[in-house]
Amino acid sequence: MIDRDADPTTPRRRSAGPQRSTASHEAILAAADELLAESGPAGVTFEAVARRAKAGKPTLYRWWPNKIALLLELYDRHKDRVIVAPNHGDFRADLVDLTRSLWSFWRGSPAGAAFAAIIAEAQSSPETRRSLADHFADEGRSARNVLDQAIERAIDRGQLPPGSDVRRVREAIMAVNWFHLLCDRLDDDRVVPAVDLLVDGLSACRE
Amino acid sequence: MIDRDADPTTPRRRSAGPQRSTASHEAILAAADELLAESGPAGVTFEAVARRAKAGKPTLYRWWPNKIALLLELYDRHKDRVIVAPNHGDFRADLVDLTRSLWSFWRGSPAGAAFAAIIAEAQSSPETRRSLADHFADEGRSARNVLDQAIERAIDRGQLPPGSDVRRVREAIMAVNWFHLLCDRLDDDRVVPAVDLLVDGLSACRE
DNA sequence: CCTCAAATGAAACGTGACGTTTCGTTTTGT
DNA sequence: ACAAAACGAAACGTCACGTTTCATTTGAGG
Repeated sequence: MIDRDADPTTPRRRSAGPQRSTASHEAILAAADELLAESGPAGVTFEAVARRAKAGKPTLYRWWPNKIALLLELYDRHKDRVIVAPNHGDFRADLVDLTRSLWSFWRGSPAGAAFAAIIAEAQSSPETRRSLADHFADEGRSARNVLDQAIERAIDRGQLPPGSDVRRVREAIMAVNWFHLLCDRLDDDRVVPAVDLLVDGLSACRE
Repeated sequence: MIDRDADPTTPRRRSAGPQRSTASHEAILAAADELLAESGPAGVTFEAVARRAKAGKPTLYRWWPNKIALLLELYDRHKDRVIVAPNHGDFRADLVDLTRSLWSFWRGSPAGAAFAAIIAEAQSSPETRRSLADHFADEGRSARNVLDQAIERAIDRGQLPPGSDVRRVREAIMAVNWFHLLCDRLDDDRVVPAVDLLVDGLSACRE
C-alpha cells in the first residue's frame, strides 16, 4: 500500500472531471483484492474498501451497484489469469483437467471463498439471482470461455452427440462444480468420480 | 398473532426454570414463520423474531447458534409436510415426480428462498459450510428420506447397478436441484431434461 | 413444602456496515 | 475561461449483531 500523504509528488486527488478515474478504479480494485486476501469476502465491505483505497463511498456506489459486482470483477480477473485451456484430444480428459484446475484454484486462493460469496450474496433478491444466472448464460461472454471450447471440440470429435446443447452441457458441469464448492468438497480425489458421473450418468455411480 | 398483554388469562411469562420452555420454542418458530412469509429470509433476524415472539434475544441465542439453524428447523418442518414419496415402479419416473414436487414447493412458498438463504448463509465460514454438507450427508437423517428410498428401490429393481453408492447418487441429484434453485430456474419445463441429463449423462444432452 | 438452579423477558450496551447526503475541490472537454 | 462531472472527506440515521445485566418465574430434588 502506498502512503500518498507522505509523497508530495503525487497529487492529492487521483483524478476528477467528466471521465471515470482509472487511477481510482485501480486503487479500489487493489484495495478490495488486499482485503479479500486478508479477511476473506466478509472483509470486503464498501466501507473498508473505500477507507483503504482512500476513495469516497459515493465513488464506489457510482460504479458498482453492490458488493456482488465488485467481487465478480475481482474474481473474473484472477480466473482468466489462472485457468488455461486443456486439449488432450479427449473430452473426458479435458473435463478432468479443467475441473481439477478450477477446484485447485478455488482451494488455493481466496477466489473460491469469493465466488461462494458471490453466489451467496446473489440470493438476497430475485433480481440478483437472475443476474447471476444470466452472467453465465451468455454465450458470447469473455470471448468463449475454455469450457465451451472443450465442449465444442467434443461435439466435433463425436464424443458428444452432434445436436448437443452447449449451454445445457455447460450448466450441468457448473452445477457439479458449484455444489462441491458450496459444500467445501473440493478434494482432488473427488474430481474423477464427479466427472465420470457427469459424463456417464447415474448408472455409472459405483463404489 | 396473539396480544398476550391484553389477555389476563395467559401468564406474563411463558415458562422458566430448569427446562426448556416449549411454549417459547413454539412462539419463536411461529414468529419466524410469519416473518419469513411476510418479508422473506432477510426479514428473519434474531432481533425481529425475538420482538414478535415476545422472547428475549438471549433465549434465541441459547437454543439456536445462528440464523442457519433456525431457518433449517423451519424448512425441514415444511418440507416433511409437503414432499411425499412417489412410487411408479420406475426410477426415472420417481425422480421426475420428486423433482417436480420439490421445485414446485420451492417456487410456491417462501421455502425456496429460505433454503437458498440457508445455503448462502452457510458460506460465511468454513465451519458452517461443512456443517451444511454434513446435514445432508448423514445417512440416518430423518428416518431415511424419500429420495434415498427411491434410489434404493431403483437398485433393487436393477435400474441402478447393484454396487451403487446411494450417497453419491443423492449428492448428484442435489447438485442439480441446488443449481436450479440458486439460479432461479425452477420452471416445470426444465424438470424432464434435467432428470434425463442426470440419469443418462452428458451424451444425452440433445436439443 | 422449600429451596436452589436454571431458564425466561426486557432492556441496554458498543460495534460496524449500510446507503445516502452534503460540501468543497479537482480535472477534463468545449 | 467556463461549466459539467467526478472526486475525497465527512457526516447522517438506521439496523442487526452479539453480549451483558437484571429481576422474575418455574421446575426438580431434598
